[in-house]
Amino acid sequence: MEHELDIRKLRVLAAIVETFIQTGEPVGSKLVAELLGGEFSPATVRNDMATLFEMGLLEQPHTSAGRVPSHLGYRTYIDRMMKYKPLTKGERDEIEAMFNLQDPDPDRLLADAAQVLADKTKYATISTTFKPRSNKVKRIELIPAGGHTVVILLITTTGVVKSRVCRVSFQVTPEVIDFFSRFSNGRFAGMEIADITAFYVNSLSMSLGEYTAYFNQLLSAIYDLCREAGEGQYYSGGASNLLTYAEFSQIARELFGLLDRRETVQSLISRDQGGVQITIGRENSQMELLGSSVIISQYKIGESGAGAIGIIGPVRMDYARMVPRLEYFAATLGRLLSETFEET
Amino acid sequence: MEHELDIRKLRVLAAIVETFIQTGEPVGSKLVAELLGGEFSPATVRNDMATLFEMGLLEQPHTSAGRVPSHLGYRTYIDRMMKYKPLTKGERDEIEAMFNLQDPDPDRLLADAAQVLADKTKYATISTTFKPRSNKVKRIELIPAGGHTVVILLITTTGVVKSRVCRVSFQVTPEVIDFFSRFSNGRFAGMEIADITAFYVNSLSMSLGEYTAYFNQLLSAIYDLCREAGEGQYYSGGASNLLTYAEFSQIARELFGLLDRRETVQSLISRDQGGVQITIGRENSQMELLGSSVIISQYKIGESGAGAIGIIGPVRMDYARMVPRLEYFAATLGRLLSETFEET
DNA sequence: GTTGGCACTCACATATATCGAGTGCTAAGC
DNA sequence: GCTTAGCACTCGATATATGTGAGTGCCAAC
Repeated sequence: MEHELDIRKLRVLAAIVETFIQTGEPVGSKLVAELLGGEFSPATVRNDMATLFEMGLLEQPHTSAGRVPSHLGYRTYIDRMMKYKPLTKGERDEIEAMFNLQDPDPDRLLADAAQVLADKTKYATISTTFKPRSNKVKRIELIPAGGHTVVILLITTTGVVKSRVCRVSFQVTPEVIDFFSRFSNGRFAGMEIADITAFYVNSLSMSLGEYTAYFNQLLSAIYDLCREAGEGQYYSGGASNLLTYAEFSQIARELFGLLDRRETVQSLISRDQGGVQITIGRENSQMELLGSSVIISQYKIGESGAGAIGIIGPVRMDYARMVPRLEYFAATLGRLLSETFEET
Repeated sequence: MEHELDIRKLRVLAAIVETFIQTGEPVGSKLVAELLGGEFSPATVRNDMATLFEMGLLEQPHTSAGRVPSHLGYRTYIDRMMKYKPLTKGERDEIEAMFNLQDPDPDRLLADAAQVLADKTKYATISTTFKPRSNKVKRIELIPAGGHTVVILLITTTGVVKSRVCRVSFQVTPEVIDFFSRFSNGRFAGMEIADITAFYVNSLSMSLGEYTAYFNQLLSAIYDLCREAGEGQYYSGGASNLLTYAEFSQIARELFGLLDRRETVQSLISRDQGGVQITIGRENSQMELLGSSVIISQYKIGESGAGAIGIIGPVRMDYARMVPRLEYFAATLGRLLSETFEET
């Protein structure tokens, strides 16, 4: 009962996958025979298709329709037969050009990257940074912005900058700002972000004695900023592109919800697996993605993986095109970020 | 050929609108007669419905179906018959509670407001601030964040704070930061944001003579920040909620695109018209919104209109519920923002 | 001006027939 | 033993016919 995948069967599979990716219609034996250059008759192809079907690589929507690749069929095709379609010079230039127009602020660069990639690919995209293994408070700046308003700026050792406007109950004067600036830098600078717990901040607040009430808003704002800086960044773009694909009209809502949940999306990304990672339909652990494929490419800042950018689309996706393009995109993004971050 | 809208006809219209809003099904004469308390027979109602139809207030999907309000029918209902459904104490508390959990940073508050409102109403939402009539640079702060990285902070007289990370080609030292800080504050502080043109920034750059190349990145970052601060803020939320409504499945993509275009959305909002503004279907100038209704409520900071928050949903929306709730929501938002902004 | 009566309309649902792309299988050919 | 031609069969898609009922429009009576 064991079947072997000889070359011809793999070619049949490849022909079916590639045709189906393009047309979305079940593929019949006659067409496959033609695609194979007429070397074999449709009947032969039918025999092979029957074998591939028994092996679980093909599915038939109904008895008298052509065959459609199963998710396992895509996987086999990708692992054993797929030829990447290399980028043309024009495409490379196009990707570079997109970035050139973008903002050099790293935070925005990442947000723009998701957007630009979505516009180009017409799929939904995500971009994230990894949660850094070590991330310490470098400095806290307080900038008076009004009689009762202070801007707090948190700078971490990984180069993340977070700010927020904070209203305080006291009159803002250089003296009080100076005092609190010394105080907070004294207590926070050099600390691991992860160690700045609500408990710790609370105990600091207590230690201020009679001034506790004054500085509570500021301390709690610092705490919030640490939470923000501690998590990786996350952006998504082009969700509405998915509406183009009929297969999504039913679960679009769920999928959109998924894209809004950073933790869920970040769990998609295996940090260990460098390079490009393709997850097809059922291979996804998230319910919402059972009918989708996810391609994720890590990017590096300097030598180490710093984050990932990916696209989410229908299982019927042109992997051979998308993979090298995403890879190039991630490499370009990494290069730009490296320029900002190196030796900071 | 001129018809008058007597009380009974208006009641018939109201019954049809209200029933249709709830059920989404065409409403027949028999049901309307019942809703009117059996005071009149279905035949009478049919006569009235025929009149309302001739006046363009009702439509019939096909000959033998019930009637459906036309967009003009909604308008007439809203203007002449609608009774607002007041908020219960519980609902008011609920809205307050949502805000209490939110971030007091005004920028985020507005973003969160769109999100929270979307979650509560299950419609798509937008929140914006008006482009201020006068908005001057209050101060520019430069904070060293690394050997070649500077954080630039722009604070305007309207309380808007924008920051960005900027990589520079020179080694960051206190002296050079101090120099550029004096320089930029000297040239920008007090200026109208609108007057900070690319041309002006360029001429400043020139005036730096041999240092032009050094500070170009910083100047161009300041220019970008001014552009950001000059436009009003804009956020949207809950776009995917629209997928719930069958009538949107076709144009969802266009609608999503619209929500991403800040200028288009801001053009929806008439600044002059305070309070609540309802735009029904064809009354909208945007193509994409021909099948949608938009309810927008302004909020005030102190005494003057500062921005608007609104919901976008199907024409078949429960206006009587939504309007007072949106109004209360906007008032609460305005109150919170006033707390942060007053006397700054 | 209002109402009961009644024929008429038309979307929707159900049943039936037809068509054809594509299969599975068998037997013949290399 | 692998390949191929031939052919009956399957089954979704499409088209056509028929029935049902909610709701209308209109007329004559009140």
